[in-house]
Amino acid sequence: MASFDKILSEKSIFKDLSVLSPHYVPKDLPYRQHQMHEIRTVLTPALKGQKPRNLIIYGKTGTGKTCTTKKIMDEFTLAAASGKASMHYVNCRIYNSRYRILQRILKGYLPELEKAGFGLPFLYEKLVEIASNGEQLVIILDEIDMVKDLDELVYTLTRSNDEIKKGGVTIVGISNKLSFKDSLDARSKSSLYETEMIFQPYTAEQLQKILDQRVKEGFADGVVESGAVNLAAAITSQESGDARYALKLLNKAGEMAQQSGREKVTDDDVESARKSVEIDLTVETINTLPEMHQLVLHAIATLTSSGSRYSRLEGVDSGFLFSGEVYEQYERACKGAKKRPRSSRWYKEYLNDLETLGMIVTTPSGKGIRGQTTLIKLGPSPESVMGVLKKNLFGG
DNA sequence: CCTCCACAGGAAGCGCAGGAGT
DNA sequence: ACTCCTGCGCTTCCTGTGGAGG
Repeated sequence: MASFDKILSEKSIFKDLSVLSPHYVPKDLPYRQHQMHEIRTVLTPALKGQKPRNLIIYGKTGTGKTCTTKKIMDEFTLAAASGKASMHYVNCRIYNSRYRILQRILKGYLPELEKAGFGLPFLYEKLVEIASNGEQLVIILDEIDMVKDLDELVYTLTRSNDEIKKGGVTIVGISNKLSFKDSLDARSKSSLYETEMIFQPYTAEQLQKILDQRVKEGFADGVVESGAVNLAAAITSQESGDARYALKLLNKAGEMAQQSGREKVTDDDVESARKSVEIDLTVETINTLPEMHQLVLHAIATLTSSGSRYSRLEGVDSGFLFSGEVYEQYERACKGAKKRPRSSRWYKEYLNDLETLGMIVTTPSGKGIRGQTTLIKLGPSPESVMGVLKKNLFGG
């Protein structure tokens, strides 16, 4: 175990890695004080035994929605310690139906609910019973757009307020999709949207301040050059404003500097961290891709390296492939992997999925091409994609 | 102008697994 | 524990469409 000793004795660039993790909740959240105040204002009635208005919070990933509400929840729980109010956090990605969400909330009150077998009406009665003791329940539904029967859930929860005399049930919904509002029916929309809040993405300057703070806590003193922080903030704000991405960049840059035995984290490290994070991301998405998607991607990568059958056509960017030829190659790839190819109709859906995941770019064929088809281009380099795919599909 | 090409993408329906309700 | 229902992944069938070609 001499090697561990060696690693342990090395001077570390990091002071506290957990500070760089996406789940870390800092002591104070910069640039979210205003939002915190607003949420507090909305929820204060609950502490006085009155029912607050429902609230919905929007914002892209990494804008601090979850972090902010978690901080509020800490404050709330502290303030409500003696009173009759409680806050319940539910991650709807995991608890994604009316039944599961109710079960999850009531588990805190009735341990026997651990095992299933209770009907929905029973759970509902229990909820009403608890609230009727005069308790104000505030339910935070994180990633609320993941709930399958959201209309029913909203109806059930708001409806319960009619039957409760003293207490109340309040919904705080968190979503990163603006569009999910449209998928609600009019009744649940109006009850859910009593109050609406939007978290804007962080600007470059804000990200810089946030990173500065984390660097101070997470890295050893003075190892991160200010140019590196600036670059990480600039790259991130240009791409998404996602604070988590910025943190990942810095984390990776630190690892790279440490691995090559340097004592400073420079902007060069951030630059190579970005490339590495990008590759990680494509490898990760490919690995989580279902087999058929991978086979389609394999076909695209194969043709990208060998050249399109139509590449000699005039006025066509040679980097693009025809939907039809890709389908034929896909059928061949399936044969190679001893799988039955799916119909071309479904293959088109695969293409859509791959595009939303950013693995390919497609354009409708315009002038210069007979018929109407889709032109396909691979996002990452074919080599980087091929390596993972070969291992996944034909390797073992 | 008509026809053909090379598809796009909606509608209906099918078998299955797993979850809800009893 | 059992049945019924729903959602998912998929196929089949079909109509629509923009430009090339004659």
